[in-house]
Amino acid sequence: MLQEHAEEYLGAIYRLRTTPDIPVPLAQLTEYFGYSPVSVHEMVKKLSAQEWVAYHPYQGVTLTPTGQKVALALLRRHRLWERFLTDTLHVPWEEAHELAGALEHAVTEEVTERLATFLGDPASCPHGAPIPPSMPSIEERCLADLPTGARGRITRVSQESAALLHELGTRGILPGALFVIAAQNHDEIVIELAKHTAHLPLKSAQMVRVELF
Amino acid sequence: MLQEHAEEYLGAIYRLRTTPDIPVPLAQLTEYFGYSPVSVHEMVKKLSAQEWVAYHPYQGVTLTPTGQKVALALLRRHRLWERFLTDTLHVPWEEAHELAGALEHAVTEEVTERLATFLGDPASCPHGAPIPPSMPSIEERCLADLPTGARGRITRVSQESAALLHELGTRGILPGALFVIAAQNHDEIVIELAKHTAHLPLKSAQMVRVELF
DNA sequence: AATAATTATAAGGTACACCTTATAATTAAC
DNA sequence: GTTAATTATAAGGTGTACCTTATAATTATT
Repeated sequence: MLQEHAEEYLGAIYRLRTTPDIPVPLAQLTEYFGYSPVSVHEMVKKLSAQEWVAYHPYQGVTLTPTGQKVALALLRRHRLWERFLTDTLHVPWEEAHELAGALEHAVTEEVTERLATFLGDPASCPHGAPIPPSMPSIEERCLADLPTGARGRITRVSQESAALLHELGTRGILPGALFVIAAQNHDEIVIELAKHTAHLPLKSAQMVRVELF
Repeated sequence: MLQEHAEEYLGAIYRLRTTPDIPVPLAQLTEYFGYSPVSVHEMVKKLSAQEWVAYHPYQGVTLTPTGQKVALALLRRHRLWERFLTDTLHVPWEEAHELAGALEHAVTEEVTERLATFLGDPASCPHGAPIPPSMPSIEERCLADLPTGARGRITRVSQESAALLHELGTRGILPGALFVIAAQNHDEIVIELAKHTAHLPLKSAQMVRVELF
């Protein structure tokens, strides 16, 4: 997808900017990446089309709120991996930055948060840079982790075992379905759907991703 | 590069084969990946050109020794990450496989070995599949056997006597350290490290493995 | 041996992120 | 205000890994 490279750009813009509202000139991005001005300009147009950056000709780019969120999430992943590499694996800290650059694209938000918990929610990376806080993404959450009363829409099922899909299907839990969490305990979750109420084992609910409203 | 996708193919061939010398039909790869027969054929030709597989028309592909090594290294990374995800981050084991699929391409051999050590050198993945042992890369050389001027990085110490580790540690000879061979004679080797120069008995140097640049 | 099914290969196409060269538009400097 | 420098954009090209359609070669079945 567009995602990985786009994220790198957003991260770079975030790092390069001094004040949120002062545009970062494309020349700085050109230098940062070592790409040609034309390539940078092309990419900026794509980012702009996605509304991740605002492009001000002859001035530069600023991050939109969405773009900033993506950049912060990337920085968070990067710096958590740096901590993991140095603290847990004892990788020399000079190497951690580069190695984290590869890992930061290889994990989901969920794994990132688990990693943060494992590391004890560190506040900064080995080089001292602050780790941005986790942002309960407007995006995807896990059905199993929602409080009673939460409402949203099923987005996807993270694993495609036939048995699981059948279990979910018979209960009407399909991508697109609207829901409200009616109740939950340690092994079951009760959710209200458009036309009925369904009981679902927590284990199955862990495979279901939702978008909250 | 070619690397990432190529590795996936080699890994798939390794998984799909029953006996090392019986070729895996391309049709099986087509089904495994869900790609078109033409795409698979194209990729197989590339792998064959690299001598990672031997292609037997109308029969299938077998792994060359090199190809098998790449496949085993990939499997090792994959299964170590699965263990990390389930054991350390408590990711549900159904999700571990898919997530490990992304992480396995994001780490170097060195980080992989550090991860293995951290995990306690597990023998199998959460699903019970055996984790292939680490294979000393062809690149790995012995610090004692290098000519003057050779430069590289310390990878590991092949014997873990406390005295040896202490001797090396005080001289800054630790995994990850970059070095240049400054001089050597029949009983001593002089190596330049990042910030200083160290003299090391040849006998100790024989226990140190390095990766050349 | 003839036909059916598989497998191989050729030809042409898509998307992505990069590239270079060249020209046009704008801003900055004198 | 004219020139110089920067920035934008157009046009065309690269490599990788995928795609479809269509035809050729081989193997399997009857």
